[in-house]
Amino acid sequence: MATIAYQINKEKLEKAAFILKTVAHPTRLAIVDLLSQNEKLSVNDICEALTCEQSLLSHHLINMKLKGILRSEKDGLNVFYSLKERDVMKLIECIEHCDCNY
Amino acid sequence: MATIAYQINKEKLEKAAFILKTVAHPTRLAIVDLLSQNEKLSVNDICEALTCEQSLLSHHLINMKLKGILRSEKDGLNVFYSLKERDVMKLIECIEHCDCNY
DNA sequence: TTACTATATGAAAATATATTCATATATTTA
DNA sequence: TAAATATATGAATATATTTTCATATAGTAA
Repeated sequence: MATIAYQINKEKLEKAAFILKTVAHPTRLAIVDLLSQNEKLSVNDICEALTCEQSLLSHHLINMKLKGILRSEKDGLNVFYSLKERDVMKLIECIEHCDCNY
Repeated sequence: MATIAYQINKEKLEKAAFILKTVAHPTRLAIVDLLSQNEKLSVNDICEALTCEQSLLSHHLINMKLKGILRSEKDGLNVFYSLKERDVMKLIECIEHCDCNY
């Protein structure tokens, strides 16, 4: 049996898995979704929209920012988050058209 | 402050996160990638192509099959896996065009 | 039937991720 | 300056995922 050439490079795959992982969580996916419909939102806006505990949400947001998916800007007491990487939305679209078991 | 309407339904998001999670792993992503280039491959083919331990690979494959991403068919001693859900490949494309930090 | 090969299984251990909670920081307003 | 509000931080805990290892199963060939 011929050896299968393994083409895509490891680095790329790891990057991809990394980004996918960041987004592969219902709350974080919901955040992406919300921000795809709203230019920017404060932590509190998101908190209310998703009924997610403040501190937990903060952890998620900071994590996503760290990973390059969101950006944030401070305005007075509020911090507004927005999608830095709008392409991430496409993931949701892909998935929606997908017809897996689940 | 107006409440943000939260549109996409929870169920859909959970499904999406679920599928993303399945694929959000370098080895599993590599499997999808391999199978997008080869109609079907035996466990052993994949094992060699990815230099992944047999039992670990088996766990991954069965997991992906369970989640509706792969299918398998037995032929003698071999089990051949193939992509059941070809749309999953699009995820990789999305990610490749994405320009995040990582 | 024995030996061999390919794959699967299951439990244990290792590792990673998510959640909670108490508290800190920064900004605004009274 | 004191109180109130919005957000962040960090450590502890809970939970989930991945990996390993030893072994089982099933098919093939001698």
